[in-house]
Amino acid sequence: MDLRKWRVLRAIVDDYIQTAEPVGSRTVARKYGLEVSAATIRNEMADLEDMGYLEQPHTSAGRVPSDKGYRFYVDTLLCGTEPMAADAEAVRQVLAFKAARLDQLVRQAAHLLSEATDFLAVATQPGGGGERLAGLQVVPLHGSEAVVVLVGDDGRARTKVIRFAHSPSARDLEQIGRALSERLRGQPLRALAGGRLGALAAELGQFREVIDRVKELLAEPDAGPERVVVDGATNLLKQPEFREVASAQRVLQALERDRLLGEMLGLPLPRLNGLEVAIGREIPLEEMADCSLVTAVYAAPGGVMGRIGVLGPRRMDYTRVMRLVEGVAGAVTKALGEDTGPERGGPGLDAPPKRSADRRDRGER
Amino acid sequence: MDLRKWRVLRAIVDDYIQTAEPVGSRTVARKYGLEVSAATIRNEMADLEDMGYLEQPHTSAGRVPSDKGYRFYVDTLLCGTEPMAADAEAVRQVLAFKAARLDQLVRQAAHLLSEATDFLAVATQPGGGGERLAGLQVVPLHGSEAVVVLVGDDGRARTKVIRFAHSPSARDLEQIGRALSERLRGQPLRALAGGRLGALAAELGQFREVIDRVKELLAEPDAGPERVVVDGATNLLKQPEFREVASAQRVLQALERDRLLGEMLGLPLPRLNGLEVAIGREIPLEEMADCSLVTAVYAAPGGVMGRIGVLGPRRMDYTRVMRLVEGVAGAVTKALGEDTGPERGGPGLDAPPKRSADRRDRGER
DNA sequence: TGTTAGCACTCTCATCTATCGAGTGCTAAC
DNA sequence: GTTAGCACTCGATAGATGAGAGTGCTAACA
Repeated sequence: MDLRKWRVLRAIVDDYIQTAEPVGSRTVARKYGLEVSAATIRNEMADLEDMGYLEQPHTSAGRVPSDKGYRFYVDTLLCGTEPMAADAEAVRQVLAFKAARLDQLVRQAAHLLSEATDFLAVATQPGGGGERLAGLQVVPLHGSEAVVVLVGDDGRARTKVIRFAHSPSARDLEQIGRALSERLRGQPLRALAGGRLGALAAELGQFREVIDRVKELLAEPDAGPERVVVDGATNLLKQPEFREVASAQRVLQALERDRLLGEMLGLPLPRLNGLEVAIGREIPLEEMADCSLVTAVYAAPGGVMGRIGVLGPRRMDYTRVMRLVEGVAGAVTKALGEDTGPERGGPGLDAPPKRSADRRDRGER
Repeated sequence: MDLRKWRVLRAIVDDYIQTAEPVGSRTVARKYGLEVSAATIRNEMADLEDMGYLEQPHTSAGRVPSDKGYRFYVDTLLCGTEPMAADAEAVRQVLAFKAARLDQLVRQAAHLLSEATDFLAVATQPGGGGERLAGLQVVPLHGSEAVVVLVGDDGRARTKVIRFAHSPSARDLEQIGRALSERLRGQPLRALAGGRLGALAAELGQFREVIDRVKELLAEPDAGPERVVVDGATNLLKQPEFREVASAQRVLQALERDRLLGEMLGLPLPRLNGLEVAIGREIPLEEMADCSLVTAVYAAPGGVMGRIGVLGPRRMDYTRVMRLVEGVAGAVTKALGEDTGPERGGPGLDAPPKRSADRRDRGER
């Protein structure tokens, strides 16, 4: 790939991003400062197509970037640009939004992302049980019913209603809560689901009833607030690539059906820190072949919390979107860092996560 | 409106519901056992159009029911049919679903409704502060932070992270919680937001910091789990009336933007108990002119809890949908009644809410 | 007076055709 | 290696046409 091919590819991607129309040799020659004629461009384009960077919708139309073409564009074109430059507005708003609770902050950040990009914003919250138990109470309701409340150190609570065979006194319930609370505080919820609780059940036979219910509560997949946040789903309908309902429906339904996307976002991607771009079929969901997913991790001083980003048509302004996502994720991270207060100490993760340098050497497929 | 007109109107609505195509005089004469010729039907149809029950998309197409036509159909055609007859399956599933918590039950019911109808299901949860305080705790986190947890008698919890100027001891926090809990237990959360808390603040000066935060928490609009549940939004894209994105987008965006629909559902409709059908422009949202909304209230022994129903194209099988919605709402009510256990006493609301008899005499607009 | 048959008319929709234009690939000249 | 020219392809667009469905009206009929 020589320099001129590179410039042609870049011109085509840029133009296609802008117009959503296949771009021809003439346009490239005219609008982008290549100092050669259309015929020359044509030759280059034919080569680029052979190499797999371009595709032709039909014989006599212009060229369109392929997944590989976008990938190359994203990997090479953006290095060197200052990441946090523009789009300070959305970032500023995230920082200005004072939310003490992680889920509210993330929700707000996702909302801003979807507004700023006109795409669908998506984010994962930890909630997978990684948070630690801050407290456990058993609150009496009417009669023989009570509520078990697990409070995590992220400030969120999970609850479950339980019914006793007998009607225990409020004092009893309080004691149960206190006893369990003292013994389990500080444990990650996920760990509780496993052995720790079982051991306790043996030790404190009388509390078995409650302990069993707590186990059930922990086993419930979405016991906490929704783990995957989606915002601005209807934005996708604005995009020209989804002009016909069928295609839009496929994507939206895939998103609604399995929250598989969440699974994917949740996976700790091996060597990829920070900003991540998945283009077309790089997304492991057949229905998303025409989409791209741009995400970044956000973190609290304790470590990585989740991912936040946007899902849009494959033809998107990667420069802008990547900056925006990186900026917003960084702002969330920053907000989480500040929230813990200055006494926290340690370097933490206030700086936005570094962009991985080896993004390029992943498989093409 | 004589008997024959009535039968013609019914035939047209039935046929249009089934085919989604404007229906002509010939079809009516042939397929529906009217013993007159197409020409006669034509005359009747012209009359019905004059009276406002039918509309003509263009000069030489069949007729389509107007809002008024649907309204008449719904009001007259359905009286006498056994409401809970068919569609027992979805109802059975609601009853089989053992959810101790109201919000889970409602969510599940909405999901079943959307699956059964292929429309969008929508439901409101009380959460507007009507639930009573079952307990209040202040759970310490790290450093000077703590979580205020309000547990409602519906088994749900609201939380807010607060930060103290000083770092209070765990004992102090526990005491604060206990003190507030004892004084406020049993109060509706909505009432707390008003005077009751203010009075307490004066009485217990030292707790002012916490009390203020509790006030803030109560003021947050969606501090609890989402108040309006929506399920199966993409189902709408399946409907032929939303074949072009623009129309679908209008509706979905209206739904996403303002949760105004929730507002509307939340309004205690004056004399209308139980099942409620809003057709086309009867829905006070311009964007929903091509939709109909069928909802029913569900209740717990304590009283009405909310509404649940579906939003679909105006051309829907009202008989089936109304039965289904009524059945599911009834099942939810029943489940809520049983959940409280047999010791509850009193007649309660186990039976599904009665269908209002005076649905007909509302303005035509 | 209500009902029916017949008929001319209207309007949409699908199909077909011709045309236009953008864009390509190839060849030959520079 | 680059460029100009040219024939060719193919999709999109615009009319033209015909079929079909449905109506409204009129006149005949019970």
